[in-house]
Amino acid sequence: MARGRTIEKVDHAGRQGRILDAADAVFGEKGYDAATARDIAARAGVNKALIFYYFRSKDGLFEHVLERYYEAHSAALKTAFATEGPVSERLHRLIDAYVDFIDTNRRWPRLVQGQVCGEGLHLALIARNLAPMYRWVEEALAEVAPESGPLAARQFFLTFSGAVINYFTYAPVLAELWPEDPMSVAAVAERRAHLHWLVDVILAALTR
Amino acid sequence: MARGRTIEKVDHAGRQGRILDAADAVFGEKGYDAATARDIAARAGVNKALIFYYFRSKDGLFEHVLERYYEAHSAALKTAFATEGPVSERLHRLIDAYVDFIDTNRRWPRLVQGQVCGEGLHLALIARNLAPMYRWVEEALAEVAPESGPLAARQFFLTFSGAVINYFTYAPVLAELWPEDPMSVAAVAERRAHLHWLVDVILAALTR
DNA sequence: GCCATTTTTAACCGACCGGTCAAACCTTTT
DNA sequence: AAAAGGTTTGACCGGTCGGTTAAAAATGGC
Repeated sequence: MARGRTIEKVDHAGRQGRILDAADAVFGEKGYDAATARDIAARAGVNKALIFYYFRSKDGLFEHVLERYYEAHSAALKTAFATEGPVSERLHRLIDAYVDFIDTNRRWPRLVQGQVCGEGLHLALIARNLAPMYRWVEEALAEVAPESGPLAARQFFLTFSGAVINYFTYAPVLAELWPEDPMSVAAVAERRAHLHWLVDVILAALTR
Repeated sequence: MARGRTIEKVDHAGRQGRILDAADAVFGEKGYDAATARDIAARAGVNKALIFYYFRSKDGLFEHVLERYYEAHSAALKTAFATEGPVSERLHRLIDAYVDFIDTNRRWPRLVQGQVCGEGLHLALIARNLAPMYRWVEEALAEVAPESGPLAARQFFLTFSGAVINYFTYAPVLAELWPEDPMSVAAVAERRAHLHWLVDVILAALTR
């Protein structure tokens, strides 16, 4: 039944890619434990055994999904941070890139947070994912923030990343508390504006 | 084998309470899906069937655990916010209470975040838990923040709660990036100081 | 000491899980 | 057209899960 090859012209990198896409969706919707290989195979339109043929195990499949995100994520942030400029501009770009990435990969924060809050088998992968952002924020704030104490760069890194990611992870809860949909284009734009304001206020206070 | 009743004098509210404690620990460590009734029963030193005798199902047990936290959480925050005073003081107290609560209930943020990021069967409970804090922040900022837009109280609520909770949920990851243990007394105190500074800076910017 | 009620237990159940395997299939090379 | 090698499949496996059940044990009132 390899008709897929000849009939469906665009095969999205073959069965392997379709399994990855399906795994991404199912893991993102149900979480690692609740997702089953049968679910993923069905969603990919593929025999279950094929999952274990291409990826050695459920865990191997999950790791591939995470790695795919990891590459896209670090690439997006790297280009956002590459160009030079004043500190405020660099931070604005970094935050914009972060918000953009989550906005276009809405399952990602749930995957990561779910991993951090669960058994955390892939903490090392998460750490590798976070490390570049951590270093960039540290680098950007090197001139204005002290090296240690409550105003050290690492504190602001946590504050910023928390302020960004929590908006999206809590969106389903916020939907029950807010008058409007927190995931709408307007709402996300408003959140973005809030974060920019926050960056400016903090920088102003630090440089004063 | 109900010797427990007669021998171990202090039974901590009987088997029921011991099951709750064990469930709290296991759910908090492994997450809802990975936790098993057998695990919980073993940890509580109790027959597995007893879990279903007292609580109707695994889900019912989990709900009881969440509700126990919910009561303690809202109680802690209510007293912290009860007394009057200037806005900054009220916010400081609220944040202190929040940090204190998480600091002494370290499994709680993982439980909640795991629920939000998973299938989210108990989103309503989480929303009820979050709602009071949401309203208090809104009330405290009513005088200084506009009713809508990027500087509305709800945005700051999210920023604060994210800045607090993310510190703890990401602690296991931070442990691999930081020179010191993010869960140490000194590190938590530093985080607290950072949050206080943040509140002051934001309030100053809003009232200017 | 006996009875009614509540707790507690061991054994068990069907469902479903991740993973395996040998056979069938398709494509390419010769 | 046949050999060869990568792909795909359905059937299957041992193990574990949440949950049930009938009976034993403990409890409290009389």
